[in-house]
Amino acid sequence: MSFILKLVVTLSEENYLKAIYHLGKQGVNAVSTNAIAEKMDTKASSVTDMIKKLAEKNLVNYIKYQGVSLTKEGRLTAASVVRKHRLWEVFLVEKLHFSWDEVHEVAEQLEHIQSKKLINELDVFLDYPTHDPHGDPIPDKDGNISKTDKIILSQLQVSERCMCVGANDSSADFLKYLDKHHIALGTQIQIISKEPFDESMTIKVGDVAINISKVVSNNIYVKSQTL
Amino acid sequence: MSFILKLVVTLSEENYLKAIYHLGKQGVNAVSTNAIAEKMDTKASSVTDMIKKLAEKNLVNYIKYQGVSLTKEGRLTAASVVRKHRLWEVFLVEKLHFSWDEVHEVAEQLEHIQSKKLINELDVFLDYPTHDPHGDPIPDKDGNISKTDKIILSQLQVSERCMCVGANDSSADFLKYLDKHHIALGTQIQIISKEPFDESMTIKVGDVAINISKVVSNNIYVKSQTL
DNA sequence: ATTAATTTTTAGTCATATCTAAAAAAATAT
DNA sequence: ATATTTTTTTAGATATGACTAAAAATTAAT
Repeated sequence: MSFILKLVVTLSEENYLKAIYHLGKQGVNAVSTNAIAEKMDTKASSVTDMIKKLAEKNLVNYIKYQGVSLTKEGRLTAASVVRKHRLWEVFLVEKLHFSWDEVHEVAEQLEHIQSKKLINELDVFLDYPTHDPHGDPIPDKDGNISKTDKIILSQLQVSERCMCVGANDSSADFLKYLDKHHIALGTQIQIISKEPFDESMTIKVGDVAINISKVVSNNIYVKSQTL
Repeated sequence: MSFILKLVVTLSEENYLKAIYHLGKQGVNAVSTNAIAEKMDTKASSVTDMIKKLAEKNLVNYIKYQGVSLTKEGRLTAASVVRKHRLWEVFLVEKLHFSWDEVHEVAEQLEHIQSKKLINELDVFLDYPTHDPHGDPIPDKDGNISKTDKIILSQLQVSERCMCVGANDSSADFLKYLDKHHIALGTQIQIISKEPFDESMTIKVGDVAINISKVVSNNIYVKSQTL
């Protein structure tokens, strides 16, 4: 007889796992206490406390003073939260008339609702979306994400064409900026010129040419349309 | 200049307000500490603690040893939670293939999501439903419950009499079912007994007693005949 | 009208998740 | 290599929301 206890993960723990998940993807293996504290807008001492609890539950690997990484189970839990977050974002935009800069706050709450059936049926209802309204991939039930060949707009050369597939910065300010200039998922963009001095670039969106700063071009994900 | 602070109500507080709201409707004005404790499956001492906090926030009227009642603001907050709960139940049943007995647990979580826009848009999306899948009325934005005298058959108690005034489900199958059992507009119905296990009920139609399922009693509108 | 039973409140604990301040370890600089 | 700075951890405190056990108030019973 085997006892499989459904591990109870609190809302707070889910948020920590999610933060570690996002930080861990940025290349590094072990995530530092300070990085987590900054991401979660809390204090390093609070992070240490929580990490110990997560380690106790076998959700993270933790060695004192050497940062943390997710265990297989921790990664799965985090991916599940991210999956829920992004599916809800799709729901809010496609069904409830939210704009892409309004969804984050609400999705932060909805991502913690516990119900396998709920999220599976939501997935069905939305017709199995692969990306959220910001272009970020939605992990599947097993936590796997489809590897897209998205690149950063600033990396393109003059005269190249591309299609917007996402935004790196998902702050309301940035998304509103994109809205204002009619840049959304699927928008066609062509590089007109690049200014070496400040690394700004002029791009054509529809029939309109606009100049965008390096900060902006660094935060727009595109798919190259090699014609 | 006036400072209007959006009162922060915690998840726990919302659940207490909801319990008091439901208990308060059952006739009595002041709700007892013990009644709340039983409803919430907690201890009376915990209830006293929480009631003090709610009184501090002007959400309940509280006199020691004399029970509590909701203030206007408390009632509005509670009604808002109930509204959210029931709208989500409609969503789960109508859009996500939940059955009526599966919705409660999930709606208990969803009712605490904070976003005015979310619930307003959900209301639009569901086409302004007036009742949840169990036949309970959905409070409007101001906390008012539609005072129609048509109620759903499943809400009646044993021995009550009523008259059929409509059908909620107007599918051919359902209407044929009603025909077969001689239920039509104006038909007199009396509740003989209710079965807690599957929530079916036995009713008397004319001189014939028949057993009808919850699905059926949920879809028959009646006008109570308080004799 | 007292006594007995019940209900409600108070007092003191506990667990969670946070914080500040101080100590310990690691990384960096001279 | 030692001193300085930064990072991380520990220790102790706080707020929330729950609990147990005992005291106080109310209600019911004789």
